[in-house]
Order: sequence, then C-alpha cells, then structure tokens
Amino acid sequence: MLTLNFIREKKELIIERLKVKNFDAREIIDKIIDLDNKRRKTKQKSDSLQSEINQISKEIGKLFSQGLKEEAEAVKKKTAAIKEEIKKAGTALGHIEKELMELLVTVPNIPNEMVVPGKSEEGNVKVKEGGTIPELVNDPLPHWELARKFDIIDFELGNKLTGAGFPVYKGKGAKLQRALINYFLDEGQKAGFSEVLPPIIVNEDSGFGTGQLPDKEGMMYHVPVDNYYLIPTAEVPVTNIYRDVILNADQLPVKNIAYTPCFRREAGSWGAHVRGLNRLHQFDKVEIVVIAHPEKSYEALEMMVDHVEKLITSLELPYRIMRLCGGDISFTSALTYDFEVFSAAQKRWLEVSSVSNFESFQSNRLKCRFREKGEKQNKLVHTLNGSALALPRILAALLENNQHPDGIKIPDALVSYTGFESI
RNA sequence: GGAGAAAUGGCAGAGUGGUCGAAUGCGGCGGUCUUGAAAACCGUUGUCCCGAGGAAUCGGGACCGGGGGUUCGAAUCCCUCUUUCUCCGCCA
Repeated sequence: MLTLNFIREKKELIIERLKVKNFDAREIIDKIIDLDNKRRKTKQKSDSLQSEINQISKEIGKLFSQGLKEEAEAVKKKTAAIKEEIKKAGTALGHIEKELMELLVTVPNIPNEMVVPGKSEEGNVKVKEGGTIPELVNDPLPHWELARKFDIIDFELGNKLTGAGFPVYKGKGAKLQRALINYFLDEGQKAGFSEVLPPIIVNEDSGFGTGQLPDKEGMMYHVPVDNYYLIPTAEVPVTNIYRDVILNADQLPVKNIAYTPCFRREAGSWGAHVRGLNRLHQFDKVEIVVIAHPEKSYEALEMMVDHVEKLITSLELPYRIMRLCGGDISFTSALTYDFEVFSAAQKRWLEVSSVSNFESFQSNRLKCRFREKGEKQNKLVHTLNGSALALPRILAALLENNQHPDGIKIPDALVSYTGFESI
C-alpha cells in the first residue's frame, strides 16, 4: 500500500511508473486524493467539535467542584446539539476512511526503474546464467518416474491421505528433504541470518499485513472455526513479527531465515506442466526476510540474490536469474529477481526462488517503522524477502539432472547432510 | 473444558468518574561535577491523525489489551472479545 502523502506529492510520477505494470492509475488516484481531502475536512470538523465538548466538560467540572450545581446543569444543555454533530461527523469519517482504504489497497507498488515494460513472463530479462546443463543418459526419466523407480516420493499415497498435491516422501527421499532444509538453514546462518521457527497458521491481521488478505484470500487454506489461515509462505508469519514495531536504526538490517511448510490452494491450475513436484499444495521452503533501512534496501536485495545464487551453485544446478518485467512482477514488489533451474529430463526451466524488494509498500501496511538517532519523525522501513530455497523443484532438478545408469548422485555439498552419496 | 483474578508508557508499578497522557522507580537521552569513568545532582523522555509554519516549533484531536456502550466528562462504570495468571479437570 502506497502512503497517502506519497500519492499526493508524486501523483504524476506514480501514474507514469505504473504504466510499466500495465496499470492505469489516473482515475483511481484522483479518487483517492479527492477522498483524502474529504477525510481531512471531516476530521477537522469533528476535532473542533470535540474540542468544544472538552472545553465545556472542563467548565462543568469546575462548576461542580465549586458547588454550583445549577449553573453546571445549565451548561450541560449546550452539549446535546454538539454531540449530535460529532456523531454525524464521526460516521461520515468512518465511511470515508473505509472507502479510502478500499481504494488504496488496489493500487500496485510502483516498479523500480530497472523494471522494463512487458506483457508476461516473455518480457523478463535474463541477467545471468550459470552452471552447465548435464548430458543425460538415453531416455532420461522425469523426476516423478525416478521417484517411483527408487521409491522415494509416493504421490498416490499422498492422494490417499489427503489429495492431489500432497506427496509422501519416503526413505532416502525423506532424508534428502531434511538434508536440504538443514543445509539451507545452516548456509543462511553462516550468511548472518538468524533463524526463527514461526507458526504456520496465522490470523487475519497477519494475512492483511503482508497483503494476502483481503484480495488473495483464495490462495490460502482457511480454518473457519477459528478464522485462521495456513501460511502460503513463511514471509507471512516472519514479516508480521515486525507488524506495529518501531525499530532503532542501528538494529537494521534485520535478517531472518525460517523453514516452514507452505500451503497453497492453487485452485484451477492443473495439467501436464504441473505434474509431480512442479506444483504442490504443500511444500517445504526456507525463506529469508530482511528489514532494511530505505537507503540500503537495494544493497540488501543484492546480498540476498548473491546468497541464493551461491546456494544453487553449490548444488551444481544449471540456473538463470531473471529480472521480472512489468507484466510478471507481483502487485506488491518494486523489483524482483526470479531464479530458475533447468530440469534436464523435463527440459524446462523451473522457478525455485523469487527475491523481491517491496520497499515501503508492505511496511506501510504493517506499520513497521524505524527511528533514526536525532530525528523526530519515524520512517517506514523497507521489507524484502526471497526463497532460499523452495524445495520441490530443487529436488526435481537434482533427481533429473543427476540420474545415471546406476542411480542418482547426491551433490557433494549435501553428502554430509544426507549421509549417502547416491540413491 | 470449569472456577476465580488480572491486562496501564521501553520495563516495573500507582491511579476506581472531573486540568490524568497518566504519580513513583528503573532504563534511555541531555547536562553539571570529573583527567576519564562511576556515583550524585538537575533537566528531558511515547505513538498516530488534523491544522499553521520554510523550519525549529506551535495549536487541536485520539490512544491506559481490542471492539462497543453509559455520561457534559471514562484508565476508572457497563457489555463483549482476546490474552495472561492461579486452582481443578484432561492431555502430547
């Protein structure tokens, strides 16, 4: 959510920049500014009326303490009409604020200058490519067949227990999963991220804070009896740690890392391209979240991208880094880098990480601010997050790319975690 | 799940209808003293919104767990939700 002040001050700039995201903002911005003017006027009115009441109340208090009961009663009579007006102004203000909020949350974050226009993912810009695509044996198997062959992931069993998209990892598959989680967490800690293990079910406020609610309600599993939501990513609980928090400038940047399962309903997105591990309802992910000083957030973004790249490189996977174009970047993001690894049997690039700077778009909702020494005004922090990494597609690529006639080779970096060198 | 108690500023903790945004202590910040530090002493100390101003700042409003109500006036009374504590029950 953009701040009202920013919208008022940089109206034309916002309209111009949002064209990159294929969003026509002019009409809505005008409405917002108009409503905000109304809001201010109404607030002014209600405040001055309230001030009157406060004055009168003090007077009455004095009169009573002097024992002048009758005089006090007389003054009381003046209040009825004012109170009626306050009530009116109050409800009007409430309506205006609600409407204003409803409009505000529909305006996307403005993209960074590096974001190019584009219609879809076709327009994304490749900024880097690394690793080598392996030469595979004849008739390489896609990971879902490898999974069956070596009995390490059981999709059918998951269907029985829950439904499609909830695989059961077995034996070396389960161990490999655990190895990856531990490896990612350990590497994160070495890079200065401090670990949290948050709840994976959150309340409505948290859903709102990171922007899943009210719009993207359909992506999350809902627990109606308690009105809780299963998290679609650790970003939700971890970022919400800092909801309504004022940090000291010297605490920045805050660097957190968290492993959680993630739950996504992914309604209506089924077909051949989402077979096997490519898209799941429940999956594991290690997430990094950074709360940064506004002047240092792009530095932080770079640091995060480097970290993710190092992880993928250490797993010896062929990868490319894409800078998302205006058509593919998310509603909340100012700049996003996607990491894709090449899954050699499917012959496809699979997205395994998305690292974004939200600038103050999220922190404005979260009300996460920081205090600079010597400055009175608290300012909004910048928030960033990224996957480091999402497991299923990494697993898919590892299985497919490392298949050999005699089994699947585990990358060296993982062996001390798995305890075995091949499957 | 049942019974009872409680929720106040960064923390501790007063305040049960009228200058209470809130005593006091601790902490933080600034200063005096000191070669320096500590101690002592003095001062200062939240957040949000509206308005004025170039700014420092000033005026107004709101906030004592959340929401609602009573009243001219609520931290204080009432309703409701949430959370915490104690006792009982149950349980990984």
